[in-house]
Amino acid sequence: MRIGELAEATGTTARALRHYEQAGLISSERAANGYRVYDERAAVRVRNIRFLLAAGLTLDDVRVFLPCLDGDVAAAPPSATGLRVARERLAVLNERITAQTAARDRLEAALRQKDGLEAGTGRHGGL
Amino acid sequence: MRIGELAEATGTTARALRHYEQAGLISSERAANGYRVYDERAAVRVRNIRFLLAAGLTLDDVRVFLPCLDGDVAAAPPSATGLRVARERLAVLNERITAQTAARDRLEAALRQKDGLEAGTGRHGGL
DNA sequence: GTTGACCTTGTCGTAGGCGGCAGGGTTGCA
DNA sequence: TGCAACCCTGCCGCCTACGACAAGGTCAAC
Repeated sequence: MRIGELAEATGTTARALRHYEQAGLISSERAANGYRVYDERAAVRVRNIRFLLAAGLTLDDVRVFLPCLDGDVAAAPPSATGLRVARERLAVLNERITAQTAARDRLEAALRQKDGLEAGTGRHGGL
Repeated sequence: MRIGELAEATGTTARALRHYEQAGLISSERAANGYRVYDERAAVRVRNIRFLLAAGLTLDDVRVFLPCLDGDVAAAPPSATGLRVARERLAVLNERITAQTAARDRLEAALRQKDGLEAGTGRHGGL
């Protein structure tokens, strides 16, 4: 299959697939005319990549999962390195969520105060 | 006061203050030698800006709060536009938090599965 | 006078995952 | 034969809030 077909089959774009290839995550044969040619395993690979990206990993992170990106990844357990990277990324995600939730709460509290007391009391509270 | 003093007084950096000025959020007089000179209100302004940024607003967002950045912002209620922008930003923050939490949960679930059953069952589950 | 701490403007870099364009070749079909 | 649809490489843009320079001027103290 060609890049457009693979893109459609995996719910992504040709541009993204070239990007993954440039990042060393997928590879392709070339037809005589220079077009990229993929086999069926490519679709599985790409879907696994998309899953990891959607789970909050970066392309760099995904790279350490390369050995187990073919076939059902659940069948071939990721390396110790893969697990470590995933856990680290999990920690980063939790950190981000915590920070953004704190920001959200601050903003919400400020808005709530505005909603509640229209007549200023002189007390601090932000916004 | 000069930029370095203002930076220290507000817990930020001279670079950031120049950035705020370039973004049209603060202004300054100039001394004969070209140095920026600020009055006391500047510190309040900057602190208010920092508060809004920490609450998840962007510099563009903060701009609509300009009319009420002087003095205790809680005393002068923000404009209707300001409130609208703040609410929109709140929605964006909530959206982001939701998405990242979902990603976090996916990753966590995948890791938990790996931890639980070392012998592959062949069932799907990611990673 | 010279060192060192401060200030100025201007510009590039960052992180991330592509989007979009330019400028070109290839293929299939009417 | 001519068009539309696909493909190629290469490179800039995006978005955010600055950090980190470079190359220079200014001022107070020693």
